[in-house]
Amino acid sequence: MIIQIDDYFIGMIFKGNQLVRNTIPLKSDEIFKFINGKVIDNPEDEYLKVAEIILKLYFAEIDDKKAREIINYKLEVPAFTKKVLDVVKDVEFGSVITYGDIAKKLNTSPRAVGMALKRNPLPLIIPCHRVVAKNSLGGYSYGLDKKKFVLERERLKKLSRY
DNA sequence: AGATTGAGCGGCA
DNA sequence: TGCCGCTCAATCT
Repeated sequence: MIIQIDDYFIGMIFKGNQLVRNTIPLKSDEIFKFINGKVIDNPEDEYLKVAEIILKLYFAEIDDKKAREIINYKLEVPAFTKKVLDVVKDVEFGSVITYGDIAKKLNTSPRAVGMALKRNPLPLIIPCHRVVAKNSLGGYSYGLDKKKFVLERERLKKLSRY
């Protein structure tokens, strides 16, 4: 399903009441490149609430750890991918880790880590945008501009806490 | 079952 | 700086 909030569209797939996949908030001309479904006019509160949290994550208005406590989600991925994403969950709001760091920790290669992140079904909720390359931003399925946007907002938010 | 493909990295000139 | 070789899970063919 796709839910619209203001001029952002958030794609979500639920199995029962559990979120198994989502997109980051996108404008109308972008969303259908990533998910096919129809925009729900009057979404049930349960679904709307999840979409609102994803929107807040995008604008760095909520901590992802808090979001994971609230959202009823299920991570359906292969074993290796799960190991990578479990490491990513521990990356603090406002900081970053490199592909190489994760690879070293799991005794694998940075390329393999990138592959796993590329298929993160729960972007923002599992903060794969905080994984960068050693000497650059690395990549991001939804476009590097989006990754840059979220990271910059998280960085500023963290600074303003002092 | 084998080949190809990356959201990477380190070394060497 | 720029290129080359290594890497390895996932995705083709």
